[in-house]
Amino acid sequence: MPDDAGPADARLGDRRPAQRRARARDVQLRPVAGDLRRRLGRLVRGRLGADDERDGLLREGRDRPARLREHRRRQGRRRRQRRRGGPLPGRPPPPPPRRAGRRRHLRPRRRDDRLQRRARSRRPLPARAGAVPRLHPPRPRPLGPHGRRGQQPADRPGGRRVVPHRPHRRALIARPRPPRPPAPMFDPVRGKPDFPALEQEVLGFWRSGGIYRKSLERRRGAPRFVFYEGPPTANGLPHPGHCLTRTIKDLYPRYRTMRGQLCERKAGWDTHGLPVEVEVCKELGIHSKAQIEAYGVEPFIHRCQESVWRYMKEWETITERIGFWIDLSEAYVTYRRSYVESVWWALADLFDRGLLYRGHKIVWWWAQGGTALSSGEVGQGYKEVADPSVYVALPLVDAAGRPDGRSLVAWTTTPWTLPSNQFAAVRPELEYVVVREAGAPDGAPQYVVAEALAADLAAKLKVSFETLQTLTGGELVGRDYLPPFDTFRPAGSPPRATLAAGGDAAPAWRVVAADFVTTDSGTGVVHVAPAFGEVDYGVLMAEQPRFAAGGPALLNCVAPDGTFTDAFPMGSGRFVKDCDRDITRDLRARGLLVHQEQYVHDYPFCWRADADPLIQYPRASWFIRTSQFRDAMLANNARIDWLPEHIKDGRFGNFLETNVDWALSRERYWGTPLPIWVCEETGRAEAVPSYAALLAKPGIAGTEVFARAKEADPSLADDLAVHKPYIDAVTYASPFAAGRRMRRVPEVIDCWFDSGAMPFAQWGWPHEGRADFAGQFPADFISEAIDQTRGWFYSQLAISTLLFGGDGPRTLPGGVAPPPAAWPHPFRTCIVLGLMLGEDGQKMSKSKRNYKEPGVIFDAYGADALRWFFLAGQPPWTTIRYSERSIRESVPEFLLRLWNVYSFFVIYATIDGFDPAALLDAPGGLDHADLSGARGWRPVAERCELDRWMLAELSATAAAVVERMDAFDHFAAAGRISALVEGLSNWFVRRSRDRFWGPGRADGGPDTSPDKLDAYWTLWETLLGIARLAAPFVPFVTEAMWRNLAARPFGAAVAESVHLTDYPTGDAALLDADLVRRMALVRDVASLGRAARAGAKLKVRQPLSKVEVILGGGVEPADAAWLEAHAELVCDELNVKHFEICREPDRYITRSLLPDLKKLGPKLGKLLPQARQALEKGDAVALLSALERDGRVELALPGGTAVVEREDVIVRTTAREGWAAAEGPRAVVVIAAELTPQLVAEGLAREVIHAVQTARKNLDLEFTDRIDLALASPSAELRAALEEHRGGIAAETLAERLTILDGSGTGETLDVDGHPLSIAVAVAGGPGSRP
RNA sequence: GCGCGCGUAGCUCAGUUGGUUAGAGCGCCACCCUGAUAAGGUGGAGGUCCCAAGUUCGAAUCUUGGCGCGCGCACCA
Repeated sequence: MPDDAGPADARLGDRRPAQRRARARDVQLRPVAGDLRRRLGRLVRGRLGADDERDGLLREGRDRPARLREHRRRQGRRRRQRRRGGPLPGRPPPPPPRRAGRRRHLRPRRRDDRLQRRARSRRPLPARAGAVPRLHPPRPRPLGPHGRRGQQPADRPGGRRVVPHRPHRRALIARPRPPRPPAPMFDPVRGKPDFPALEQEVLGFWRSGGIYRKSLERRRGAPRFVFYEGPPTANGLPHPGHCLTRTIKDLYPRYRTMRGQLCERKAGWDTHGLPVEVEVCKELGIHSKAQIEAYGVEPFIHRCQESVWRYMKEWETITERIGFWIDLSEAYVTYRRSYVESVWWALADLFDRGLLYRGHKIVWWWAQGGTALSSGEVGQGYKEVADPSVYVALPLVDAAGRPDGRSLVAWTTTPWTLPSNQFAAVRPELEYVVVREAGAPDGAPQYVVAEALAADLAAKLKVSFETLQTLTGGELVGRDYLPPFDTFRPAGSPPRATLAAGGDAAPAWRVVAADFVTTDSGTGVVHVAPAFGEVDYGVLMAEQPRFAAGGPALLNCVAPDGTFTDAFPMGSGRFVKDCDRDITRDLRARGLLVHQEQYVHDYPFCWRADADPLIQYPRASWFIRTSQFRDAMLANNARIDWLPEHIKDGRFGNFLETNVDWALSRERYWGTPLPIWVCEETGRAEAVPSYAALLAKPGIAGTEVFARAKEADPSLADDLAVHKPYIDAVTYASPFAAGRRMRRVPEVIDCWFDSGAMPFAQWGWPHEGRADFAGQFPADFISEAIDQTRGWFYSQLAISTLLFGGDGPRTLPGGVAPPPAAWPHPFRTCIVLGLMLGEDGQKMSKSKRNYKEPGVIFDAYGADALRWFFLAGQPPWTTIRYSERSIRESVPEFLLRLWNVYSFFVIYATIDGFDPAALLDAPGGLDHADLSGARGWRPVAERCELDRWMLAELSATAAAVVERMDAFDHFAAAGRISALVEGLSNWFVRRSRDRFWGPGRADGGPDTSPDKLDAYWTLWETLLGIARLAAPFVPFVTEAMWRNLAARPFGAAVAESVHLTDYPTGDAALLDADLVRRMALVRDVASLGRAARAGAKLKVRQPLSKVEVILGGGVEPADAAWLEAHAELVCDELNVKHFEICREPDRYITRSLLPDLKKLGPKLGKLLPQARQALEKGDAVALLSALERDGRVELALPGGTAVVEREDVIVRTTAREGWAAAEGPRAVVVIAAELTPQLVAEGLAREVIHAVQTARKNLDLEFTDRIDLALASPSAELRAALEEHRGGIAAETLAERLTILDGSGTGETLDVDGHPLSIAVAVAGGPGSRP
């Protein structure tokens, strides 16, 4: 996809860390440098040298230092009172035991402090320590007088310090009161967020404020974005997979709503089906249908209906908790009467159009239980068993029915199906042979088998065959044979039947052609018993239409209970599998058994009764002629936007290609009843489209059954009137036979039909809800996991195609207009989610306990964390490994980073009095243009570069995010948002620290610093922009930010919720591709510089004299000039004194020419390797100058002449050996590694400062505590360095007194770059603090 | 067995139409910062791109065949 944010490498998100690009060169330091290096000192950033502004800052007369001094004095006084004899300067540091003891003392004391403050604050302690911004209502919190410790903002309930020292310190500073009252304009934000608690507050706000409803109201009349909720089965607890789908399903509607569309979200529940019945059976402790009927269908159905709602509360909880905005109060429910009637209408329409018919289906049948099993159930019951494997002779007969001495040999592992044999199948194009045991007498049996398998058979028989004849399968087709048993064969001459095409043929025991015959195993001749195999049944279905009359009927001598009927006397009344032995024995006796052995394979057993083998068995079933609509469904599919794309032609397309008629009916109890009534006399049927239509039938009877039940139990749901058993009782007068009744067929339907009818049935259409349906069909967007391919995705597409595609519905009651048939429908875009695996990479399973309950994640990390993990962690269609660790680890990268910036802003804005509401009277939508009316607001063009850059990045990101989100690519969009936050945190805030800390206020008053105010406006605007951009992804934290940053200061003048704002699309006026690219360059250079330092083992604390950069050819001159103008920035980042663009790069680098393979490849072809070598080996400088002069050079190569133009080559610069350098694709950065004694001294001083600061920290000093500092070292060099930088050290460490002693000292000795140093720190002014 | 998808760093995953030095996050190691601090930042190490053959000037990328994993459909006479 095109990216308008500039070249890839200039983009914010593409800042590849230099470690990949940079190859730090080893530096050979000169002897003196090497010597120095060992004793390196470290120093602060170069600009903080002896004469720099930091020193200046501490001089009298400036605003901030003065306040600081005052503050420190007070602090010190208080400390002195509190402390009784700290460690003394010049004295030995306290011995370890005492120190440890003191530390132990310090921490508890802090807790005591907190408790006391809490007590003083007299505010109740909430159950959860939740110092989070309040969300509703925004009430100003009174703040006590300044300087009173107990009234600090830090004393939030919960006891954690919320605002660090600065506010307190500032409160102590003597300065004029700010013009505005001191109430904070923003609620304090704690550094360590408690996301779960925050989310609970947000949820409360959404609930009480009716925010979801308001978000819809706001878009009333706007173009719709239609979303369909694929109904989850409430019959079971929600698990992490549902959290994923609910996250995605929330994301896009939220996004589209912010973008200006109306997206109503109607929830739904799938309530019918076998799982519900199984659940109820479990409760009742029963299994079989017979047991259900014994229990009573009526009470059973009642239990099913109740069972559906058992987990509803959990579902609603998790739906709300994860932030899925959907209307649960008006959810559609598939068992509701209006829903059922919609389904009835669809079925009646199909029936009236001849698309619903009765046939047989071969199912996996549990004979003992008398029920069919779903494929899922079958899959659970496979066991490896040894079955008999028999090779049976089927004697071929001539036209007169006489055996001709040759026999087909067929193989089967289910001998019990042989009595129902109906055909023998061969593959027409296969070679078959007629064989006989070699050397056998003339009368010996002759077998017909596939040539490829003849040897196998011979081996089994332990004989060798001689081939008598070779023929194709095609020549065998049409031949008649004798079935292995006479079960269905009448005595006398073989039966014939008339073919539709003329002539006649045997309706059974005939060789047929079939392409499922393979030579993988067996004999190449397949025994076909249509009653006991789906493929076999297909043969029968193919044969039947060929006959005009008297065609083949289904032969079946097995009863539904799995026993042979009397049609097969040998096994009559016995379970079929128990008869295998007798059947085999009989075959052998009659000379038909060619061979017998054991065959080990997997065979399904009943998962509930694992001793019961399943058998395939034909059951009467109702079908929908979907296969007639195969092409229409494919055409519809072709128009759907599938994500990932391969679903369209892959899994889903393939499934449509091999479409077979939809077996609709189920011989169960809890489902939508099939609305077909059959005449008891004629067997003619009609379909009923609604309950009203049924009641209008002449001679209606039986409705009183439900009425009586309702009378007996008024709480009975009216919806049950259209369910079994009540609906079965309703009969009416047959229009086909006078005096006869119409009775409903007993079946219910596949619950997938329910879900697939959802686009119209959720509205009760066409009986009602016509406007709703007209406005919300088709869906713009749906999303479910890949396991719905043959489920909801198919059921929707099939039903919609059959009803609304092609010629459309014939009859719509009441003149209802059918929806337009233009494809795609019923959904335009479908995101197919990957499967979710548990912690161990295995399928999630409750029994394995390999996943954490969603609630655990919510309580520990929050819903935003889970959402962000799902949305930003990987493309949605990949398999997701759901683990607590991954979720936890995804938090710091984005949520925490964003939170830190947010909290940074609030802390400093509070200190500096930045209050947007005080400066801006008409906030409007708080878009960039709306801010221009604010006092002290400067147009971006007048602000500093960093602000311009930040706002340019914000706009570019917004534009890119919108572009990605409109393409349903939230993964990429999330990446952009994450990169923006990275840039905000690691560049804008970091580079702006001094601006926020600098003198002046940001309250618009007389003390206001314009630059500081700019920084606040920029950061505030950026944070609000990010809150809006990220709102659909992480709706909670963004809401908290909006509430605090916008709604709190502005109150009702702005949107109360971030979800009631418009989504940012980027402000073209703010885009600045040049600046974005250049800032990326400077960050690159800084990064390379650090890599060069690291390569030379020169830490950043060691100041260096110079850094030079050699820019690559791809860098535009204007960019180079810009970079040069930013020398100070680079120096600051890299702690060097000077930065320049190298004037004589050849000192540091070598140039080489690389062919641009992408351009040269197609041009040169086979010459390329030679040209490449010539370019790389040749004199790069000469070649380059020739290229630049002439625009082209001709290379004479062994294979011919290659013309190379300037654009065909890339100049690569490589750092020469011996320099501290790092090279990236756009620049080489060289560090001056030589160290002067001055630099080393500076570095040493900095190192000592660091050591002292560490000591301060170890002593738990307030950072404002002044100290007495004693440093002792036997090293003259170190002492000299310390003396030289005495002022800097004292200033940095807040040392009132600094003593530098010769000798080893008596305390702990540190090693400062090879110099021993002992440090003694004591709080200044304490007892005995004088040395 | 058939179909679909997937095998890239210790882990989880990106990698656009084949192109020069294959990337990210986490983890690890080192460093920096110490006024976002129970935080934060930077750098580094780490890869036979599952294997093999082929196409091509050039393959992580395309083709074929293996091997392994996941899912779906069948379970095979």
